[in-house]
Amino acid sequence: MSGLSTRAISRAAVRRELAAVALPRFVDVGFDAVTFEDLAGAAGVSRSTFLRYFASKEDVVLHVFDPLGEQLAAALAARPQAEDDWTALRRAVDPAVQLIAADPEAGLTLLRLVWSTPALWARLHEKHGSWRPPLVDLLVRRSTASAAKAPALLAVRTRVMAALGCLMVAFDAWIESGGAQPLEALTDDAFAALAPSGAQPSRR
Amino acid sequence: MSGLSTRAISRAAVRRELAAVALPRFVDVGFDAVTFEDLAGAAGVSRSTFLRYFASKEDVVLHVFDPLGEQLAAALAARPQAEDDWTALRRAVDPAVQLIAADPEAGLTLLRLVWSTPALWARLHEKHGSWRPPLVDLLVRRSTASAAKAPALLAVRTRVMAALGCLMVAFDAWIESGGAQPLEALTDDAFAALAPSGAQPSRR
DNA sequence: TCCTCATGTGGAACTGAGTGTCAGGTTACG
DNA sequence: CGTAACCTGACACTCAGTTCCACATGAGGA
Repeated sequence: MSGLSTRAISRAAVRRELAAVALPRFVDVGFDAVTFEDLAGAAGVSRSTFLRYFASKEDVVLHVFDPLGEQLAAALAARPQAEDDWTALRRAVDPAVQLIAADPEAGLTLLRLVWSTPALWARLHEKHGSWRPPLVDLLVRRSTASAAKAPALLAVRTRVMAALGCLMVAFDAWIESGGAQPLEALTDDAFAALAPSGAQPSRR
Repeated sequence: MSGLSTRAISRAAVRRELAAVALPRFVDVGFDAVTFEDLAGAAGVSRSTFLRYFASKEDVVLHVFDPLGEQLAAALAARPQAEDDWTALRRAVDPAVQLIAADPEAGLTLLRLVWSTPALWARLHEKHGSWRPPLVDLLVRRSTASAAKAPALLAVRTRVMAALGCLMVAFDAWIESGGAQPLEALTDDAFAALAPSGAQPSRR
């Protein structure tokens, strides 16, 4: 049958439902002021059950970013070997841009919440930390495959770090513009500000 | 009379002492496994008192980074206006490098602890978030003062973000080398990997 | 159809972080 | 020397997160 058991499907659906109930509360009352008891009551389940679906209060908000680690790596792996690192990284970050830009209304609410809550902002950066090593590995493998000069590991790490930094700056500017500026363009601009000279950013 | 009251001096001294007692415990037992009760007992004060000196457990470790926000801004402000942004940022980051490199033994222990504890790592990045805006302001003011073309705000933000990213990557590599490589050189290398002018980031 | 076993649920008890308050002691300073 | 500011330890409290248990439920096999 399918790789996903009916249990797993049900679990994912409940998760989504609980998060959907919780988000407006966080936005209205403030993340820190909301307790698990509130959330459980609003969702019609017990505190125990709510806690069984999310490892922490931050997770209720940030679980939507979880698949991004693998998605960024997959997007990077899909880029042609000939492409320069910086352009490849720009494209690797597309799933993250898409995740938000696909539903700008919801995305703006979510990012505003995360950006205005230190605990959430910090946890998001914790996730970044786990996204980086796979991206570095992919770039290193790429460059050692193509016989030419192998760039220093430190340089690759720096570029990966910078790429995620560009993404954050773009989010930052997008929130500030109230979603008026297209997120893709802001991301392009951020990457362009650090582009190695002469490299022409290629459109998708 | 003096800008610092004797109370303030005493308070700072006690803070240092309590942190000095706490750090080895964190390293030996693990940050999460240590409780405020442990720490208070080891330091010979009550839990109440210990908690009055630190806002959170993370703060016991990270309070050493607190002055850095102003120090980075001051270092940047001290750079000549003619200097390009990227070089100025490299120099602005020197106080952070010095803070660690001044006592490599202690610095290595501290960074290892922070890097191996997600909660600490996340909180450190939370601090970065507050360091960035002043640096951006300074760079913007500088470039509007010199009559030439004013770079886009987004570009400035991106470069500031990238500069702090470089610092983190350098710390990362320094920890990995066990403190063998000089931290200043690693920082130089990280900045070089993103240097704007045609210099290809790949070194050999 | 009925059994049973794995899983979901609610409830209770527990640890530990962090906050607030209070009484009593100590220190700075006029 | 007196007093006002501050420091301290003790206690009570809220809430996040963990663990354990008893019970309900639903899916699949006999």
